[in-house]
Amino acid sequence: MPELPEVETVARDLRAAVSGRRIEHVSVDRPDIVRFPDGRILPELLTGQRFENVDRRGKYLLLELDSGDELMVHLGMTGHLLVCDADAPVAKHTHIRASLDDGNELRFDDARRFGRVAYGSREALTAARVLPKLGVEPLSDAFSQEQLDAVLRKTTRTVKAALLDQKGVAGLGNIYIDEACFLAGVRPTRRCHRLTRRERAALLDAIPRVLTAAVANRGSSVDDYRDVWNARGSNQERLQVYGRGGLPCFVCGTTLRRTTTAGRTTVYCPHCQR
DNA sequence: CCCCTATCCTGAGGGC
DNA sequence: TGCCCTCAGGATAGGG
Repeated sequence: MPELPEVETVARDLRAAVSGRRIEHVSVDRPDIVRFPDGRILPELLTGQRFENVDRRGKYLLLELDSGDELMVHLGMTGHLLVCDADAPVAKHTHIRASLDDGNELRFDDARRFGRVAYGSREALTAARVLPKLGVEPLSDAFSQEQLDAVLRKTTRTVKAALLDQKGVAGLGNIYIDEACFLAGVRPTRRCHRLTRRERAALLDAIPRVLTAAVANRGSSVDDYRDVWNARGSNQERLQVYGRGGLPCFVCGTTLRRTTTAGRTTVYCPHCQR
């Protein structure tokens, strides 16, 4: 499932692939994928426009257009933004296609349709509540101990629940929360307000470390994540705990424990994480 | 405020 | 070979 590293990989690749390209023709097979405005008018809104920069906020992609409006894309669980030859065969779950002036096509594909697309100014996207208020970017300079403490200090909820909440820290999901907690030596099931200063400091250190490594590996293709070129990332080979419940810890050999916390499968090492 | 559950959705994998 | 069941989960809404 695409989290910050996967979305960042897509954003970087898109920046190189579509910046400066003009949109020639747009087709929308599934207008319900477009949450705002009515998906049926997306073609007339986009046609003729040129892509400029590509931004990422949390797990949201924001493709800037020369009108100043943006095409917002959230990949959900199984969404893909692909750049391919306009003549390439169209996959079963391709919902939106935009042909470009270089002979390529930008395609949005999503088997489970948890993904969403929206179009408008940043203000309009916010007002329409398709782009929610998001917390601090964990790979930015703003990600400080003060910021993280504000997310963790007072609440009684679990670390897992607090870090899944995109209003606190933006871009973390099930994979990288479990990975960061393992690196920090903190059980995801711990109550936030009971964490020590040392443990909060360990999380501050671990979160960007885990994310930076994953970006360097072009993301984790544990489900069916693919980059813009339909290629897999390699970070799944480096995951320490995610998807490894019942298997031995790479560090100490203890059997990794699998639980459900905040409605999500959670895996941790009962020996390394206390 | 916070938790849990249901909802959306398809494909993979297990059992028979 | 195929059918049914369960599970996976990001975001959001509604109930407790």
